[in-house]
Amino acid sequence: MNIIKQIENTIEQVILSSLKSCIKKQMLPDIEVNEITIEKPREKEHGDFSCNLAMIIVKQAKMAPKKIADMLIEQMDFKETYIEKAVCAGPGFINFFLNSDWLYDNTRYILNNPKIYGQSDYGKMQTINVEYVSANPTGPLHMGNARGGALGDLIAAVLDKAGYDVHKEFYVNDAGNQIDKFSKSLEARYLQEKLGKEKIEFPEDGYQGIDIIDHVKEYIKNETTDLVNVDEKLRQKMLVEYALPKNISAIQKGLARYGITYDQWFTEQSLYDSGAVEKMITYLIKKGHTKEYDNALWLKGSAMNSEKDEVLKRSNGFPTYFASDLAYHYNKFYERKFDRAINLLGADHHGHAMRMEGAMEAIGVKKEKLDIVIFQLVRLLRDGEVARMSKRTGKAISLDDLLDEVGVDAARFFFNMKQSGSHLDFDLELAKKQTNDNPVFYVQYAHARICSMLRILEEDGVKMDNNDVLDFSLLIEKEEILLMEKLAEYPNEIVISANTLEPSRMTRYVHDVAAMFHSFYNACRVKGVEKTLQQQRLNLVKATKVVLQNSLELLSITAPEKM
RNA sequence: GUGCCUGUAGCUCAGUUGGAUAGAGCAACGGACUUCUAAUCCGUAGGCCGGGGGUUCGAAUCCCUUCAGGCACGCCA
Repeated sequence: MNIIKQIENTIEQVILSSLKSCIKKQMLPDIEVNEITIEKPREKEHGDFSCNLAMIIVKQAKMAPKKIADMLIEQMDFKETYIEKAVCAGPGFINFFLNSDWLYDNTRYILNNPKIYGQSDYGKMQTINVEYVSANPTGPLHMGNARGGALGDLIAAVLDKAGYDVHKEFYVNDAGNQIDKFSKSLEARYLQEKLGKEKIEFPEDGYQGIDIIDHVKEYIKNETTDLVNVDEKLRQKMLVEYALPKNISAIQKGLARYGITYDQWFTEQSLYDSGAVEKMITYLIKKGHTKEYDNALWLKGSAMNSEKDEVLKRSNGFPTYFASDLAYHYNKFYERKFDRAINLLGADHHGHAMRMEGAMEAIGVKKEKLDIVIFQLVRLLRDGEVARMSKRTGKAISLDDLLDEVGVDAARFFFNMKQSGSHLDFDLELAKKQTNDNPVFYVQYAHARICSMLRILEEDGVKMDNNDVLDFSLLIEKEEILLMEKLAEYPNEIVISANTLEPSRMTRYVHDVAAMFHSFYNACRVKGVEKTLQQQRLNLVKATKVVLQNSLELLSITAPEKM
């Protein structure tokens, strides 16, 4: 149920059939209409919905837009619709005014279907693979992962509610160069621990983090096998096999704490084990998309709409990350047959994103099937200063540090307040504040306030289970109408978010709902008013609670009963 | 140098597919608690939508150009 879309469709029908009858009566010449826009006007005086048709067809009709609009309105039939009247305004807009029944009907629907309110069948159960975070398992999660996680999880949630069949996935980069670097770093730290720091040189491009040292210390403590005198390859292998699963499980735990769980953890190594990477490369060679020079195998720039060739296989014979990522996407579309794939990447990877998008046609995938969402990187601020290091640990601030400091609710909300394309400054002090300039508390407070109202009204002996009647006809105050309108927008907000893959509007939406409710609360009393009105307002309050609950759940933020 | 992203109120940002008088939050200022949570509400003020050109009935939105900031340009991932 998406009442906004329904009404838009109804209005479109009304307009088109009016146009038809105008043409039939030869008031207008034969007119071809490609696309008409029906939208909610900014100004309240411009009605509930507005349409631009009269202005679009000016040339075809050879008539002034206002004249066309008047003619169309004259021929309109509002029977069995919510439309009360239509008027021509401005340069030729047709503005539609609805009676309040649509709001009453929708509010009733919310109360009768609280669990599913917000869902729609817009996506027609298309299967979508959403891949996000996919952090390197060589260290802890950082702020980029934190933003990507909050964003990806909300995109997945919004798609799910909009009627898509969503598959959430984490791609584990457990193969390739960075694992090699990881194992050499571990080895160096291990030998440093065993033989003395000065005797062993640490690789220049190794991972400097303390976590590497922690791993080997732990290994020495817990494992009996001594690795000093074993073959170098074996030593590295043992250390990686010890540390990598620990890192992966730390990532899993960290994300779970953050409210993120996946349908699948897909490992890069499995693509090598199954021969999928080699197969991918062979396929590209066969298609003639490759060439060989400098001892390496390259994907031709022409195969991906680019000036530059890209290496698929290095001169040492190992495939690049690019090659395995192509195999991975081939797997998504051909082995697992997803209709679409969405892939979230930090802005520092946008070069890779463009390569991938460009290469889709070369691997036989329509480029519309892959959406890569690039999000800009995060700056942490403390008292207006850029904060890089954790005060407590002295290390780069990790997701766990962030959650310790501001909590899951604030983190999830703040990372989704801005569009992915904008740079995000995360104000640690603001996120912690329990005051009115912190939007998270503003929203949660609305929910807690409702719970408190319901408690007190119940103690007061007000009947709470009156859902069989559900009449709202006494709700005519401005604040009541605005609140109901806001509640009615919820399903469509989800659809728009799913469509644009920009779900930051959901945090704004839930903030708006809270604002409308607070206004209503201050303008319209529930306790102590006449019984019928009280019952209707009580039901509106309950419907508001449903929408707040559902949208907070969508954002993975708690809806507290008390604050 | 090339490519991608960003530029809107003092600050942080909205403004899906071009629409009517460009909107929120915070900060500022002035009001509202003996009454369901004042973590709230109501009001005031604040703008050459970076600059310049173009497209059209109509541009913050599309195109060109220019300026400023961020990021990326490896046989790393």
